Amino acid sequence: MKIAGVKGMNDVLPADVARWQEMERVAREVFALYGYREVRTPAVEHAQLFARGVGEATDIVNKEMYVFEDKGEELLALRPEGTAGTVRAFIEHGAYVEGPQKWFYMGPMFRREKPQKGRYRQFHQIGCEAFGIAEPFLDAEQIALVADYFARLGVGARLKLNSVGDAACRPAYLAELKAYLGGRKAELCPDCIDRLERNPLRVLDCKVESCQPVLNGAPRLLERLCDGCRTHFDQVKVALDALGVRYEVDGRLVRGLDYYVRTAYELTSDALGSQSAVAGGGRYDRLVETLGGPPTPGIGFALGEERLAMILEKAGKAPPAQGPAVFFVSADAEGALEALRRAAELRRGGIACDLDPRGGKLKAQFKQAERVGARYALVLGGAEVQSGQAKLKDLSSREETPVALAQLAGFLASLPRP
RNA sequence: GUGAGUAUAGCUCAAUCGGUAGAGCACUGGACUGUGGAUCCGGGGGUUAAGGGUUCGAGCCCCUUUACUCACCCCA
Repeated sequence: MKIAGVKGMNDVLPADVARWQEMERVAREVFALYGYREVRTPAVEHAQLFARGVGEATDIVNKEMYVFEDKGEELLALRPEGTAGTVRAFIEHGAYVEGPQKWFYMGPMFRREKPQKGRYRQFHQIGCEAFGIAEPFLDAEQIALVADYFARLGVGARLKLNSVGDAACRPAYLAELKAYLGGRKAELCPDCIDRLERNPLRVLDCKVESCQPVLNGAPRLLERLCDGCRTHFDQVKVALDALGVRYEVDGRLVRGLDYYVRTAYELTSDALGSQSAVAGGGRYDRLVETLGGPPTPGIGFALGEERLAMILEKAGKAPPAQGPAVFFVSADAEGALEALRRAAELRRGGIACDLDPRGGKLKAQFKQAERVGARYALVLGGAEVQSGQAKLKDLSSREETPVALAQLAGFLASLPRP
């Protein structure tokens, strides 16, 4: 019986892996420029960590999380997001005693949702977390980092910015919002009536046409921020302007997780279909404390690698080619043995090369050379072995260059990679 | 969890009214015995998702199941 992969968990085949390596390599490069260092935490944590950190009432925790009993001893969970585990590690290892820290991670996350375009049960996130700095310039710097990253990859995305307030101003606003929406319940769609109780901020995000008149008249959080949040938000914008980062303020932008305060931001692309967010983040000044650490402000974001890969593909960005430099073509038994020796020599010298151990017709070997993406082909037979001379064929231009076998490694090393 | 759609070769898809399952790509052989991509000719590939029903006859119609896709909820 044939066993298929698990629903919502996908293979990335070799042909597509180059794109993933590119995304991750550029991330490491750009993040290093901003002083972020990589942290690697387990994919499995105590379920309690997410219940407390992400929020008991969120969909992510109460209906989408993979939870299991480990041999009846403890309740564990596959991580549904990266921040909670990173904060746990930050606290557990006492990293806060060394002052502000900027960390990043990348890896698989798990949510048991119904899969659709850009949404999978195992998906991959790259995320940054900065701890210990409450100042708004940090927010702007991190947003600039994301913008830089996208620019380096050559993809366009819209940056939306908002402030979701904090404990000083959000409760009063929520009460006002609920009162307003409650009074006009009759004009709202069924989903919104449901959201009114569970997550009133989400109502503002509703796309249903009939809800729009109500939403347009709703009280705006941005106009009711406390002084602290107001100043913080203004300073983030000042800093972003100074950094030349383009953004649009979207008063309806909401974060789904409980821990966010003040700055919230999101990058979206219309290349994605319904799940348009490719990255989302915000400030979480109380989270470290909530998880048992000392009061430590923080801000972070996560981006979805599957979604980013979709944007890159749709934009027609070709992943970098990664074939061997040389493919040895053997014309006879003597040449085949020589090819084996020369390939070993090149590989010792750090030059990627390949050959077809089956030998066979030259035509088939040349096709193989092309298929694996080799830059050059080199035919070896008794004649070449005798003379010590061979012809290096450029597979794209079809030009042949005479080269002494003894000088092959040096010759290839001196060529610039295209 | 809810709703809709789809399922035919490795991939993308045809198949008229219910009447012998096909093409392109890919793979492979030859034209071309030491030089790949073009062209031409040939070859292998199928339980038409699975199971049941109607019918002389089902890829096509009906039922059940499964899988996938998209959307809602929610989210990266």
